[in-house]
Amino acid sequence: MPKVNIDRVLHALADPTRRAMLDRLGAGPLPASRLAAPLAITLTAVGQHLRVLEASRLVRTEKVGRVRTCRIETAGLSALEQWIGDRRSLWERRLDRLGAVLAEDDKGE
Amino acid sequence: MPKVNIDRVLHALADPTRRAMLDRLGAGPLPASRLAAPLAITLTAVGQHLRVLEASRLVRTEKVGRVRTCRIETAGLSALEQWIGDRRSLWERRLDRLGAVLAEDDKGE
DNA sequence: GAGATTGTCAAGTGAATACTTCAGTATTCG
DNA sequence: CGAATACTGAAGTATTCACTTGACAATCTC
Repeated sequence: MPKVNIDRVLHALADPTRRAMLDRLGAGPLPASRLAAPLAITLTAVGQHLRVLEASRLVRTEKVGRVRTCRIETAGLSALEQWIGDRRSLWERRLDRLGAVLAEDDKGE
Repeated sequence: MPKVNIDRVLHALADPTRRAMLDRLGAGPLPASRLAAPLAITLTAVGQHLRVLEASRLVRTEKVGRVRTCRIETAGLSALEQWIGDRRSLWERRLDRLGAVLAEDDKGE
């Protein structure tokens, strides 16, 4: 599987319209046109958003005949989850050490 | 604790310079000037990034005398983690149901 | 107090971004 | 076939965004 670029994922998720599209797809796959319908937006714009979402592996899309069906892909969010996890564990380890030092200080008091 | 806005968090994290600042702070608190030093960027720009990071509760900052000390705050990332978790569980529940339906089809075959 | 350090404010610039419209191209349907 | 549907591409626009410069303010150090 091709690697996921964290920069792309975060940039993709930073836009509220794209997040709305994701949430909509969360209920199940949809053709691009139906994805566009409730958003006050042209189909062209949706197509542009879709390219961004696909590049970040947050959605997968497949064209059959004249209709492009869009569905959630988990790779993007998983990559983000891991990115967060990496940082969180690092920081918490540091805070733990800090806590230990403070406790040691107390003992020495 | 004041609520964290997911839109702000994602927007803040979407910028590579801000992520670099975060990673740098992961090793421990720093004054703004030292945060600016290794980045090819003015102190003014760092100040602007800091406001964004603070608004999204990814860092906390405190000014003592003439130096502003910056440190990681966990609230922002936690909010994001929860946002992801919400979606993930929703989608997976849907995929589970889909799996069940397919299994049922197999049985009926 | 003089001079250096550290940060802040206001205003400006260039690039990126989310849109649009208009003009196509395939595909399905009567 | 011809008309409607579903999308795609190119080009333009308006806003946002990261960043800069330059002037100022507060604090520390000698």
